[in-house]
Amino acid sequence: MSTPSETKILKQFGATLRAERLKAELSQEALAELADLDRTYVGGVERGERNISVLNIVRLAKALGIPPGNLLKNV
Amino acid sequence: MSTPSETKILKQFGATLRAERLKAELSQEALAELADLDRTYVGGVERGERNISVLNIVRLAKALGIPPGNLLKNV
DNA sequence: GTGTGACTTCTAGTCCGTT
DNA sequence: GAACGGACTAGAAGTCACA
Repeated sequence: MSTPSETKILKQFGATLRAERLKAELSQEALAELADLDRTYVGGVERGERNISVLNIVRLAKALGIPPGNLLKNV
Repeated sequence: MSTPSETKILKQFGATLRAERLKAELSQEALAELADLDRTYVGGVERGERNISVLNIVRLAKALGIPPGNLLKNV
């Protein structure tokens, strides 16, 4: 949760999430609301500062209309 | 983390993990060691009792030699 | 070799705000 | 709109003894 390799994984996940969110033309705020999560939390995840859990990965994926596995594409 | 639909997701994830572990012909114990996790923790995830985080998903996937996204295939 | 309950520590996740 | 901070609560992480 703080080793360099873990940081890399979280950053990569966050980058993928951000890319998908932008592709869907949503603001962090809008995505957060769709996924029923806090806006500051979504921001933290995109910045690679949070170790998100499966249930929330699925929530975000559903809100984005993509398969959850896609968010792990580049990790 | 306790609604029926969430339970379903966790159980499905656990089932996929178990299937991949068996395909790799590993015991929970062996997989746990490869992933540097506790044996009882892995068991709990397979039974759908734990809402695992990304980092641990990646650890398990690496230990299994599969892309992390595969574990979310059926959720 | 696996399931289960119980437990502690640490962080996920929320809510308030400011830059 | 997004980054960032503080303070807080729910829950994940991690381990153990026993069946």
